[in-house]
Amino acid sequence: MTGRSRGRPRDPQVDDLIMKAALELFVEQGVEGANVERIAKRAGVAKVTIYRRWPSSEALLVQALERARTVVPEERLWAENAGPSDERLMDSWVTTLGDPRYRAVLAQLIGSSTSHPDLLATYREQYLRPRRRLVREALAAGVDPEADVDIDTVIDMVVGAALYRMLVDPGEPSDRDYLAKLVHQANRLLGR
Amino acid sequence: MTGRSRGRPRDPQVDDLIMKAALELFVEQGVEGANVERIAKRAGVAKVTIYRRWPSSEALLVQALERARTVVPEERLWAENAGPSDERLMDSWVTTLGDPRYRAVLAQLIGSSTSHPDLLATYREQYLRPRRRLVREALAAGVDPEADVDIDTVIDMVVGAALYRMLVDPGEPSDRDYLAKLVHQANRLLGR
Amino acid sequence: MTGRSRGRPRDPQVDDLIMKAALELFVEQGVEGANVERIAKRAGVAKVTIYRRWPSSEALLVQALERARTVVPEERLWAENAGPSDERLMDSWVTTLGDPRYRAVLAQLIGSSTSHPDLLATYREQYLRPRRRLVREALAAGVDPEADVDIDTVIDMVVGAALYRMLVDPGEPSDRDYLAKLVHQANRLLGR
Amino acid sequence: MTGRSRGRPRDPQVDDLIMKAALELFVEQGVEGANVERIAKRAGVAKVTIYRRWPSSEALLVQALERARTVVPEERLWAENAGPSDERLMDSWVTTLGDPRYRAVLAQLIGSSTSHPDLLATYREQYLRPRRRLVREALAAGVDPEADVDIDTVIDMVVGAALYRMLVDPGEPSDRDYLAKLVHQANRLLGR
DNA sequence: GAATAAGCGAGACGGTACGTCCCGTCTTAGC
DNA sequence: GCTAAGACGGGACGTACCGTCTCGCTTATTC
Repeated sequence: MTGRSRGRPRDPQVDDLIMKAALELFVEQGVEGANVERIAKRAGVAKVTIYRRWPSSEALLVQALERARTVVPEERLWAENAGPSDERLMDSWVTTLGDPRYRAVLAQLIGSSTSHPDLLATYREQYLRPRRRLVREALAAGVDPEADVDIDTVIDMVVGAALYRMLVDPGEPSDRDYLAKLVHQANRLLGR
Repeated sequence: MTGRSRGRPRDPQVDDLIMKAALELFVEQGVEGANVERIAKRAGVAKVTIYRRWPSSEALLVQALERARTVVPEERLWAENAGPSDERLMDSWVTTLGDPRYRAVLAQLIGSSTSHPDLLATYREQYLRPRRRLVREALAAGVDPEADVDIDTVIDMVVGAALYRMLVDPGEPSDRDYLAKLVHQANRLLGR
Repeated sequence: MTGRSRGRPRDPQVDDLIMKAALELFVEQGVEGANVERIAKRAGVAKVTIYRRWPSSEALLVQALERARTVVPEERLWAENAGPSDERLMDSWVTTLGDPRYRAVLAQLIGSSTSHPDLLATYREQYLRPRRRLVREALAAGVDPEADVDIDTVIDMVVGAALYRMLVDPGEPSDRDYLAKLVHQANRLLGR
Repeated sequence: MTGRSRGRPRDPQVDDLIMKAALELFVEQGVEGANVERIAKRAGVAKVTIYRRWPSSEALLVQALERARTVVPEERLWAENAGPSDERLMDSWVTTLGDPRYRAVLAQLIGSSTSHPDLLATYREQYLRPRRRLVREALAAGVDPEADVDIDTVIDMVVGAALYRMLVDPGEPSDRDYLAKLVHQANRLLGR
C-alpha cells in the first residue's frame, strides 16, 4: 500500500544541481551570497523547486555540507595505511589548514553561526568530530598513564592553536614547523 | 599639525545615540534586527549619518560592543592590583568568554574576513594584541628558564583552545573549570 | 501567435489600483506628491510591482490620466450623433482644455521631452493624432475649394493658439468664447 | 545711518558664477538637474552662499533667466534697423525657433510650471511679452481697419502654431517656409 | 486510453532593507 | 559679515531577496 506516491516523482538530478550550486555560492560568497534566489538561478531551477525540498536556504546548506563530506573520507585512507601516526596526522593537517577553501568554509560557518547555528553544528558533527576521533587515536599511543591531563584537553589545545592562527591571525603561517611545535608540546603534556 | 578639519564637526552625541540603539537592537533581536534602517529609526537619526561613520552595520556593531564592555579594562584593573596573576587572568577570561555578545562579534568578524579582512585585522590589533601582551606578562612570572617551549606557543594553545570551544563548539562551556584546566596545563609546559 | 507568455500573468486589478492611486495623488498633491513611494503605499502595492509596469511615475501618470478621461471618447460621441460639427468640436475642446489635469500632463510631457522624447511622441501618436484627424473632418465640411490655405495649417493655428494659452499663459482663459473666436477665424481662412 | 551694512560685502562676482552655473544646468538637465547642490558644486560655491541670496533654486532660476535675456535685446536690434517688418520678423523667428536651446528652455519651463509657475511667468513677462509687442508692431502696419479680427488673436494663432510645432511635434520643421505660410495666413486674416 | 496528481520553470506579488542622492537647515574655521 | 566645508534629519530613489502565489506544461500513476 505504501508504494510510490502519486503524481510525477521528483527528479533526483535536480537535488544534485541545487546542492552543487548552493555549495559553490556558499564557498564563493558566504551565507549572504547563498540565498535561494541566486541558488535557483545558478542551478537553473525555479525557486519553488527549492522551497518544495527544503524549508530554508540554511536547511539546504546543511544537507549540502553533509553530502560534500562523503567525498573524501580521510578515515578510510588512514585505515588502509596501517593506522594513524604523528607524521600522518601532520600530513593531514598541513594539507587541510593550508587550503584557503577550508579556511573560507569554516570562517563562513562561524560567521553565520549566530543566526544559523545548525550549519556549524552539522559541520562539527559530520566533519570535525570524526577527525577529532582520529587525532585522539593518533595521540593515544604511548601516553603516560600517570600524566596529569585528559587527552581531550590536549586536543583542544593543539587544534585550537592551529585554528586560532588560521582563522584569527591568517598572516602567521600554520605550516609544518608550527604544527610540529604544537604536537611536540602535546607530547610533553602526555608524557610520550 | 593639520589642525581642525573644515566644516561642521561631527556631533559626538550622535555617535552615542547610534551605538546605543545598535546595541539595544542587537541584544533584543540579534544581528538580523540590528540593520541600519532600524538603528537609524530608533536613534532618531538619518541613515546617512550612520553611513558617514561606519561602512556597515557589522562594523558599527563591533565598535558598539567594544565600547559597551562593562568590564573594567584589564590593564587598569591589573595595574591597580599589583600586577597580573593567574587568578585575575581567569577572572577576565570568564567574563569575556562567557558574554554571548563577545562571541557574536568575533564570529561575525571571522565570517566577514574573507571579503573584508581589515575588520578582523583592526580588531586583532586593537583588541586582541594588547590583551595577549597582558597574558604573556601574567604567565611570564616564575617560568622555568630551562623549559622546552616558547611562551607564545603556550599562549596560542591556551587562547586557541578557549576560542575553539567558544566559536566552534559553543555547546561545551568555556567556564572557569575549563579555563583552569587550560592554565594548569600551560603552567606544566612552562615549568611553573 | 506567440501564445501566453510563461509565468504567472500580471493581475489586471493591480493596474487599476495603481493608476487610481496615482491619479488621486496627482490631483491632490501635484506631480511632486505622485511619487512611486506614495503611490505604492496608497495602492497597497509593492514598489516593484509599479516598476514592472512603468519605467517612471511620469509614464504611469500619462497612462493613468489617459485612462481616466471621464469624457466619452469623441470618436464614439460623434459617430452616434451623425458626425462632427463645430459645436461638438468646441464641446470637446472646452472639456479637455479646461481640465487642469490635462494641462499638467501635457506640460510634464513637454518638459521631459528633451531627455525622453518617446513619452511625448507616444502621447502625440496615441492621443493627439487621432483627435487631429477628427478635427480635420469637422472643419472639412463646406470648405471653399478655392481657399488659399491647406487645412492642416489652419488646424495648427487653431490648436496651437489654444495650447499656447493653456501651456504658456495659463492665466488667460481657454474658454468657449476664446475657442469660438479661433474657430471663427479658421472658418474665415477656409472660406466656410 | 543708511550707509554700508557692516561686515564684508557680498561679492557680486559670486552672483555671476552662481547664475551662470544655474542656467547651464537648467538648459542641460532641466529643473531636476538644476538643484542647489549641483549648482553650488559647479559654481565652486557653498550651498549656504546660494541660500543667502535666493530662497530656493526656483527663485534663482527666475533671476538667472531674467538676466540672460538682457544679453541679446532684439528690440534694440530692430530699432537700429528702421523698425520691424515681416521679413525681419521671420528672420528673428527662424533664428530663435531653430535653436534647440531655445526649445529646451521653454520646454523645461512649461514642464516645471505645474510645481513652479513663477519660472514660466517670469519668462513670459520678461521675454515673451516684449517680443509679442514687437510682433504686434510688425503686423499692425497696413491692417484693414474693417477686418473681422483683433490682432492679438492672430498673434496667438501664428505664435501658437509655431510653438506647437516646436514643442509638441519637434519632428516637423519650423522652418522659414512654414513660418512664411503662417504669416501669409495672418495677413489674410488681417486684410493686409 | 483518460483522468488525476504532482513536479517543474517562469515570473507576479506584498514586503523589508539596502546604499545613494538631494533637500533645506545648522554649525564650524578662516578671512 | 561672509566664505567654504560639511554634518544633520528627512524623504524618495531604484534594486535585491524574501517567501508565497499562480500560470502553462510535463511526467508518472491510477482507474
